[in-house]
Amino acid sequence: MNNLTNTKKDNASDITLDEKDIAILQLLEEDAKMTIRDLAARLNLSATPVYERIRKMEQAGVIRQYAAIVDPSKIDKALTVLCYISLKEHGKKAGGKFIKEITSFPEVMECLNISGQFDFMLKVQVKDMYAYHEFNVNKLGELDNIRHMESVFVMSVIKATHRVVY
Amino acid sequence: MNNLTNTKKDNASDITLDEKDIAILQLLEEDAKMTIRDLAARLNLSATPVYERIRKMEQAGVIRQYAAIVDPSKIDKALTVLCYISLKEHGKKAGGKFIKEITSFPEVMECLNISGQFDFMLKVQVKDMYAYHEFNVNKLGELDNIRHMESVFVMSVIKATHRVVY
DNA sequence: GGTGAAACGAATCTTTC
DNA sequence: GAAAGATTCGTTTCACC
Repeated sequence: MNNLTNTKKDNASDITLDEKDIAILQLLEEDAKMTIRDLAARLNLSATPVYERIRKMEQAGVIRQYAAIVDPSKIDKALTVLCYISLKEHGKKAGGKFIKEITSFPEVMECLNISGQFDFMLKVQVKDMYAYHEFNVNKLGELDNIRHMESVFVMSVIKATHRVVY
Repeated sequence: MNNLTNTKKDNASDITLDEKDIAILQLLEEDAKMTIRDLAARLNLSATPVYERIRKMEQAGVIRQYAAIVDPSKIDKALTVLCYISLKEHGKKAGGKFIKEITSFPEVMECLNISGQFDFMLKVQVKDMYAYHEFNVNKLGELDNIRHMESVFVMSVIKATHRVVY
């Protein structure tokens, strides 16, 4: 199933991170609006090296982006569904077509190529069960390469973070 | 951020969002560093109303936080595992204990209470298979309320976004 | 590698209309 | 909604450790 996806393109330069870089990342993961001066004060550094470290990590792709995190329930997208899919054909062409279509759906927040009985796990964010049904019928139902599908519903979110640095 | 210490409307303040609010959210979800002036120019507004709308959405909890999104593979956390867990006891006390312990693990990025044969899905972000084994033995293995566990490995990430506004 | 200070343009935020 | 002002921030540059 490896031929379904491109092996990653490393156009960004590699970089070695020390403890101070890690500390900066941890703080920015929690609050990207923290100023360089605040970061410098917390790390007992001056502003210049902090600024340079951030710039390098941005350039190297360590920091992919700065994002506002929106609460789904506040914008009428309260239902999260995990949708497991296995394909009929796993060839490069058929798999690529599936990927292209799946990624174009805004309801699909995440699409992971996984081990086990299914090929993909989708995380779908919609308003309610009716909206998920519509998504299933009108979008997934239009795809011709799906062998099997299974929906797992998220009843409550115990933990959800973007932090990967620890 | 000053609005973390707001004096008014601390409770579940509901808010009605119009098309302009939605447009602001969509832009900030992609680039939180976009300036208020840029946003104003894009929406054919002046800076003041854009500033006020953002402030209100921050206060109402629509915008939960501003975060730097870090690439896991660049910080030596290249392996993602979905870990499915069912408990022995589902009582409030036993479940609460499990939740408290699970959320304290930094490797656990996500913990979802789900429908189906398992109770929880964990998204675990670690360095490699060895680190996952260590996590399994030393952390999950120490929990006494686990009936069954199953690991699904993420082979590649097709799509990963935090965008929920569309 | 780092400090500390200084400076400019641009941003945020408050006030007033 | 707009406009203007005060304040703070990001950014670059410098001499120096």
